[in-house]
Amino acid sequence: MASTAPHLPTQPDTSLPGESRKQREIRLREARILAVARDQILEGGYLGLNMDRIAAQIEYSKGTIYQHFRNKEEILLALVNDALNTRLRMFRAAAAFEGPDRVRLATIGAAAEAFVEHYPYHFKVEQIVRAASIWEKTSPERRQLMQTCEHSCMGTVVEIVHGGVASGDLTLPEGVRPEEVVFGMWSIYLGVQIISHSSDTLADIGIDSPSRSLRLNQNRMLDGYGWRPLSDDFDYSGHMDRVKQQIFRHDQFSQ
Amino acid sequence: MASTAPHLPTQPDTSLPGESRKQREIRLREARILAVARDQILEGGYLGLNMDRIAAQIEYSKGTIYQHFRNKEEILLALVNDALNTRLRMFRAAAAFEGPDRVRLATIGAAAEAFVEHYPYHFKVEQIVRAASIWEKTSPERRQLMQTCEHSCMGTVVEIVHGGVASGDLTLPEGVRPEEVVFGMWSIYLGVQIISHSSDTLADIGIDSPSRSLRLNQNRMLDGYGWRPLSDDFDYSGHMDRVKQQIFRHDQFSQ
DNA sequence: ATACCTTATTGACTATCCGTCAGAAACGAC
DNA sequence: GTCGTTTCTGACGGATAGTCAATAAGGTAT
Repeated sequence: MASTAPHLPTQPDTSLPGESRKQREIRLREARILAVARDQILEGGYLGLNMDRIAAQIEYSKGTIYQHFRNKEEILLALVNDALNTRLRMFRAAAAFEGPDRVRLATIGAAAEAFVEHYPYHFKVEQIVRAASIWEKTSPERRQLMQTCEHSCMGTVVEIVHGGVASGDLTLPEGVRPEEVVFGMWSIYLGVQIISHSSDTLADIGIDSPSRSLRLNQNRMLDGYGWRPLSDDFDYSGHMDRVKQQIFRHDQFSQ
Repeated sequence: MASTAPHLPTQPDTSLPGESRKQREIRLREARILAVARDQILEGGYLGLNMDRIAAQIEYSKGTIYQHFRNKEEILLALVNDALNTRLRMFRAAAAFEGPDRVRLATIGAAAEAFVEHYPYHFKVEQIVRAASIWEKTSPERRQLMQTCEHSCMGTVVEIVHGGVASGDLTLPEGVRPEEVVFGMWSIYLGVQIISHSSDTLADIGIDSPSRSLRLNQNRMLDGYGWRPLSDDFDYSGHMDRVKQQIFRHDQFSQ
């Protein structure tokens, strides 16, 4: 069963402090629901997610699932939130790196890459949530959670750009705000992920390695803003590889 | 009804040469189906698209719809193809512009912007098609059509980058292919469109004008590659505004 | 140990919606 | 007008989301 796959959004099987047996059972069951749901989505997208089949796989009745999640859409959003929380932790760890601000930003880039590798299903789910007017069917609490998380992610990165401006490494043109630079990085990242997760003819188009192109283009954009050290003067790619190996290799961020 | 909205993917009501009354009726009916479907998707996404309701709105029975489209998903793909064909025509018109290659590329950017304004619903539909494992349910012919169209779009732009390299305005680093530059432009464009079409809190994050940021960041990326004239030495934004007004203002591209 | 109350679980049931297809209606040739 | 052909129809079958009354399990007081 795929529930033994790595990088599951599950909680550890150990008990949490001040938690009854019952509560633990419920928590573990919820994790199993999410794991099973994730597999079904990977298999057949939104339409592949089937409540009856989830029930059969976790060996509980369908009614029990609805005690955890108001509806199908809430399961999707729970998966997204789980991933986004992890990403936020990874970004914060990356932001704690000490060095020139542009290098710190590259460290965030490494975190973003590691995140994709930790949660290879995430962009599929996020895209479904963004597209299928699933949004409106979910509870405001979960929506709020997701927005807060995205906000904080953005904030973490914006702070680094501010740092670059403060240190004099980066001089933004008149009227350009740090948020716009982050928006650019985010756009490229999201665009690349969506294209590579939904186009099986990338190689035909002439893109052999989307992640290589991602790094390249993000770096060129920052070069375009004149943020020093320029990518010709510093081996950002080597730095990112190193950071990924040293900081983001283990599963310590899977919660 | 919204079927009177501008920029419909409809064919003109006039007859085509060598077309019988019956054939014309069928063609017009198909256009009505697409127009009605588009409205339903805009209203409620993939789940808002309802075959019974389409039937009621076009005042034919459900069975008749299935004479035009094998299934629901084919309708989505038809909408996408319609839009992509138009985009290709717009891109080709833009590529015909004479001037420095980077200015020609900016003209393509103007076309891309005009396209978004002509087909404000397109990215919602494209996202659904990319996400919801709808792909597998559609006919190979239509899929092929879509891929060919994307291919040609890409090719049109790649040619301009090649031109830039040939003229000496752009010197690509060792091992970087023109396709990767286009991939970067495409990523930013797609990322921005998806974020702005599915996030209603952009202003909170600090992005007042996504399209302004799009232009800015694309230009900075090209600056990073050192493609002359740099965006500080040429008013690309002014050029794009002019082109949009002069070339892409009218509906001549709605077919 | 038992009776009684509370909470958790179940799965049959309803509602919705996609896609089909046998029959009805319209069309056209003669 | 008749008959063969094409087009159209909408009731039906099947799949699946979500509900809820009935049932089982768990906990507590006596």
